[in-house]
Amino acid sequence: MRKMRILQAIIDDYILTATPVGSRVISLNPEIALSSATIRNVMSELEGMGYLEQPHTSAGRIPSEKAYRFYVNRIMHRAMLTEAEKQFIRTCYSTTLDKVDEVIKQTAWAISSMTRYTSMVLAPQLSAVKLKRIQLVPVAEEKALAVIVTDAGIARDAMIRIPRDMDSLHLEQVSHTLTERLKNHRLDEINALLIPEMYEELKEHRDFLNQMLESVKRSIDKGPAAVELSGTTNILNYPEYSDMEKARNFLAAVESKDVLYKLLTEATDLEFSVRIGGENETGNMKGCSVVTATYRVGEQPLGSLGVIGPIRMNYARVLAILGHMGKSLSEVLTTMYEEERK
Amino acid sequence: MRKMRILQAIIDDYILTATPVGSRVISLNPEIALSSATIRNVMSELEGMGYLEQPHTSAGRIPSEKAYRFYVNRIMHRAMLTEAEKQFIRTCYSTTLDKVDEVIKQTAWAISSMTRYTSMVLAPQLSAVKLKRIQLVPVAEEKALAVIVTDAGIARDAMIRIPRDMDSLHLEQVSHTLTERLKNHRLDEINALLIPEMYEELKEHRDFLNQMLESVKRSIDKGPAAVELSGTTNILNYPEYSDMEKARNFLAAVESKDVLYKLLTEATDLEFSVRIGGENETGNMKGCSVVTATYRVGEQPLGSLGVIGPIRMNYARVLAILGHMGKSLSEVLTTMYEEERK
DNA sequence: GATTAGCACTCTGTTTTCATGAGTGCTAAC
DNA sequence: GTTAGCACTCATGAAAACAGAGTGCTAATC
Repeated sequence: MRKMRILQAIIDDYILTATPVGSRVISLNPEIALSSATIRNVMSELEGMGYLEQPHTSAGRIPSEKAYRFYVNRIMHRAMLTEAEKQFIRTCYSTTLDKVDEVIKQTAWAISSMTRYTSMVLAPQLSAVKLKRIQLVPVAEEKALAVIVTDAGIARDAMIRIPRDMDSLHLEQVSHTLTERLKNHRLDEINALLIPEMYEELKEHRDFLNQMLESVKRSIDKGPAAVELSGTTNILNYPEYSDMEKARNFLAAVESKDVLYKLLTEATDLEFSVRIGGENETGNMKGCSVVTATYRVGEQPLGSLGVIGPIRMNYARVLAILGHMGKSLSEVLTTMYEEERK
Repeated sequence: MRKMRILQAIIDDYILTATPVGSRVISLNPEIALSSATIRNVMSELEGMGYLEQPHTSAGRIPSEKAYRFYVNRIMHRAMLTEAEKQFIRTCYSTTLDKVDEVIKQTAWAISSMTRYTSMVLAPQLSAVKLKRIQLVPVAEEKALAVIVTDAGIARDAMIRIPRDMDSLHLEQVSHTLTERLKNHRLDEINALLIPEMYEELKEHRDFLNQMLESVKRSIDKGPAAVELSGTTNILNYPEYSDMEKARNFLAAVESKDVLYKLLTEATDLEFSVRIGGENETGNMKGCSVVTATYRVGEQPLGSLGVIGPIRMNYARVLAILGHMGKSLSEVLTTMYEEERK
């Protein structure tokens, strides 16, 4: 259908140039091959249908948010990455990264440098992960190491203080009890389970049970601190943010990790999520678009990664990149955690 | 001396308003009580001496970098913090922060929100710290925990893989050998010491020695990754950066942690360092001023904290804040590390 | 001799005016 | 259904006019 192809041409051009596109440029497009007058008629119709807007009478047209939505849902075909880009991603993960945090950081960096937008990555959210085993190992006189093993590998190892009179046999026994009781429960249920049931039974150890709980809690709900951000200033390269006021607003919004955390956790049910301009309910993001994808560790979706950019974002390309990065990240993390699980 | 008082008044005003200051405003200052004409004469002299500059003939004067240098060295008197500000700092550290990284982050945040400039904090640099003890603790079938205890507390605990046939007695013995050999050496010497001497003696364990070395290495030279940054976008509130081009340059420079790392490590010999505009040799920082201070853990100076801002920075206030924060941070870290050392 | 009032002069930032040109909508011809 | 042609609109940029802040200098004053 012709209208659609013209709309696509307009969007493509606007994504590229950020200036209102007139009938002229479209008529020059060899794919279309119609005179500018015809284009003008079609444009007029498209405007009537709400897909185009005119900043003022004698300017070209710009796509409305509705147009982008239509574009994303119906017109756009998934872009492919070039071989060079795939190579780039591979080399990103080839340097030895031994901590999860580092992998996350690297991922954020890679996304922002490939897309030239602002990127964010949420570290694995362990609340839904199930506990497999708890082990307490004596280290020094009054110290022990609590190793908490989960479905997905080691969630956390923490140094805790123990009473002087507790020997390794005793520790072993406590480990056993805890494991039996908590096995196969989600980490975020542990708190609720422990308090009523076990405090009685193990009450003489209350002190370090508390320490352990504390430690588990911290490892599962790091909350907004689990968001890694990169390429914040990329946004300044886009003319829609050449206005200082807008730029500052954006940067301020992005500086608060709470907002980013919300953005990343809001849409984890789907593989991909695209929120265009006003579709964003969170934060001051009505002027931007947010695209996110989820990644997995093993089978479970444990986190997400995304991009914030101007509404005239190159959605096709961004989706391709996020898809690929998400897959790579899943692989890297899965093997990392498996490594630990041994 | 009158000239000096006038210079001070000019600087004070310029720091506040960022606009060239004319003879008028100074003459209205009750501390000075001279007519604008007189001020003009003095200003003319100060300009001749290189302390003032005129953007163009009919504008007021602005202080030169030489003037700021003079101001910092000779005129400025150390500001005092208000009771509210001290209180603020105290509450910053009152929420339980259990990891060093978190303390550093919190510190950076506090500095930037108090000064309204961009702040940076260098995490403790452990290369100069001396090793006290190495202990290997068996955890699982093929895993052990390496605890590396130093002068200043625990530097690092790392999970390493061990051969299946290594029992706890054997581990104990290796721990002992390592400790004896490496005790009281700086962490950054360990590499050099281990390789020639011990590889022979302990060659059957080469595999996990390597892992341990790797781990130690990573904990001491995190390098630029050890820099925590905060309040990057504060700079946008200052009119000298209302020019998009400059703002972008600044943000780009600050985004590379290498530059910040250099800035923070360049001047760790002194308690405080103030580098004004062109005095900065590093990065693209000739348009800014950088003020840093050092902090200690126990007795040793292990890191530094600082602020980047416009040249017309409120040096007195910044120095007061950095001084106070540095002291508080030293205390917090010292007790944290002591806690661990037990 | 230091200070000050007065005044002409300089230079910037702002507002006004005007011309240019890109782009449109409409009509009439193809 | 498509296109050429034309009158109309409006943003953008340059040039011109203006107001105001600040200076340097001179001459009067303390």
